[in-house]
Amino acid sequence: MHTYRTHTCGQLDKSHIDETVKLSGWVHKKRDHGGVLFIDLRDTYGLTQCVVDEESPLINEIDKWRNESVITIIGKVRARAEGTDNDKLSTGAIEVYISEAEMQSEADILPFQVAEDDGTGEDHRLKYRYLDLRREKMQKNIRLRNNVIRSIRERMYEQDFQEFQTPIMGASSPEGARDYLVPSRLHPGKFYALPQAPQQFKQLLMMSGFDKYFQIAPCFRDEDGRADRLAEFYQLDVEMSFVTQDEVFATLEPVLYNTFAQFSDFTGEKRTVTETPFPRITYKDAMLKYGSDKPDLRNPLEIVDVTSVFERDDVEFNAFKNVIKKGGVVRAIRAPGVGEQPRSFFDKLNSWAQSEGAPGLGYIIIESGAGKGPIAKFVPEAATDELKKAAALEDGDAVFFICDLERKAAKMAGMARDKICDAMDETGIKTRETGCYKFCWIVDYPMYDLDEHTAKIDFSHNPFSMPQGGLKALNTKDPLDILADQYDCVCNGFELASGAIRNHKPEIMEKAFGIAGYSLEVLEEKFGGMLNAMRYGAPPHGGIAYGIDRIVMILADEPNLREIYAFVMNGQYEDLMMGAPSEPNAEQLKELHLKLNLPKPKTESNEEKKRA
RNA sequence: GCGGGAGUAGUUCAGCUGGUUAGAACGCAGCCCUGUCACGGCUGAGGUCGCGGGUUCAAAUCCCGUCUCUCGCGCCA
Repeated sequence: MHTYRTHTCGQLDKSHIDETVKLSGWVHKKRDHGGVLFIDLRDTYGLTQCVVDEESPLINEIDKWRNESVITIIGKVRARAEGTDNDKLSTGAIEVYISEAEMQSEADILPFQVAEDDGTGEDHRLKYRYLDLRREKMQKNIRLRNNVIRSIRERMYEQDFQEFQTPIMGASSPEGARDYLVPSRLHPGKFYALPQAPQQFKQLLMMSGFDKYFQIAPCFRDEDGRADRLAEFYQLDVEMSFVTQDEVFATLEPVLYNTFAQFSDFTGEKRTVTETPFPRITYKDAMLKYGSDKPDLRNPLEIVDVTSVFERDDVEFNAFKNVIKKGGVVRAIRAPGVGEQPRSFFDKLNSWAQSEGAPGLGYIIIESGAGKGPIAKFVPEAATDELKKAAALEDGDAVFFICDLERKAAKMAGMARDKICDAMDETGIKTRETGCYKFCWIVDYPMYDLDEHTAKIDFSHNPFSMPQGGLKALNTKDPLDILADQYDCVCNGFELASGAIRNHKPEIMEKAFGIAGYSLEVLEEKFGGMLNAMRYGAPPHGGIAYGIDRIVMILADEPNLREIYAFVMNGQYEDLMMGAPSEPNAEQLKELHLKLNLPKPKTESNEEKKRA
């Protein structure tokens, strides 16, 4: 007989009755009835009920074994007593009558219960992650992660992509986030940067002639966290030679569609996935209609521009008119069928808008063809008719207004669109679609935009993107009017991927960076390796990078990324289990030629608490 | 850096219009129980109410400060 087990804890059924088996696993739960003791033995494959009764001398010993101890038992498989089958377990028709039992590793008193998901605080879960990971939900999530990555990898291989590894310690890459730096012992005062993405390497692989690259690549960005953002994360990084934007989409759409379709019932509810080809929305349209470049298309509400209505001479709403005079716009969101809602429905939305720094969220209700509500009196019949036409308003609808300078108005309207949708759902008017993964491409990003604070022209996205119209566009057009072959892939309001057709011509790169204020010297210093490579025959190429973690998070229907990583840092980017980051010792600092210049601590308690 | 929420037993929470000894569930220790699978029953241990200060005869509760976690903004694709 095997030292530890003949079967797993999820394996036994009626076909094994009368066999003597050996099982190893964790004591999941015990139920002690005095004369009979049940033990649920658990491993990653399932639970098996093991029994011992007072006829056995083992009962007193086993009864003392604490939950989460690791044990090995030998026993005979038998059918459960009539009427005591457990349909919830795959092994629910049988039990194992224990004849021998061995303690492998005793568990201390637990900091929290493993067998039940009692909402234990995240800091505890992360500190004792190995216990947290034993729980059913985490076991499932991590398995999903594994399966998703495997599925994606196989789909990429099917399309003849080669998988690469690229350096972790390298030079700064062109993404705009802060780098994590690693000091060099051999080169005093110099640092490696951890990759924000393998951007330059994958482009260089194209220039090396590999044609189709992919990697499940670790990426590092030193910016504050969010529920869907971590310091380190993984991307499905892809690059292809001699392709157009259409070909990149056609390559990745089936990978995403099939992967999502494959795992779309993970939560127990089968969800639909947008059929390919995914709809394409230009950046400009997205900002107008959804107020965001990552629109949640499950929300059917759309934004329209109604500036012209409020510009009319017969409309006397100066609160808007004055903003329009300063170059502002008015955006409207139709909320169908909310005309009957109580005043509190509108007041709540209004105070939400104020909490976001807007003066308010004006609205008009359409009743019997006419406008109603606090600002309706400023909008006469003819103007109301124009408004109805612009926003497709019908009796019983309300329309909400946002008025501000364009960029702010678009963003605010985007948030209001979401908030109104939620408010409608809350009142029982089902608005947001459920049970679906709604994909789209956002295309035609501007190559440049104006930095809000410095008013300088800067790259709006990836600086290596190909400007539409090439060098000619750079030479002749207003930089702010130039679009790039740059695209994002969006699902349910999450930006899943970002990519571009790259610029492969050194003269375009020089010009493009010049417009953004980078001199040739700076360009050579920062990206000289790649610029040089372009001078020796670079193929046209393009690619994309998907956030693997976000994909898994959405499929698992989890609210944050920490639920789909085995080991992960908290919101402050600390590893509570392993104690990272930690202070280097004096010897390490000396070897690295570093001296610390620390800010004064506000109080002592923080560090002391951490040490405790 | 800014804003919202949270911090009470090992864990999850209640208590918060100030007023006996701060409660419950799970867990833990002991006892009882032969068919449970959220087993059940009895007994018990376990608390600097995040920390510091203030108001008061009296503070978990009110006020001020501070720390930590979390969500969001800024930042970042």
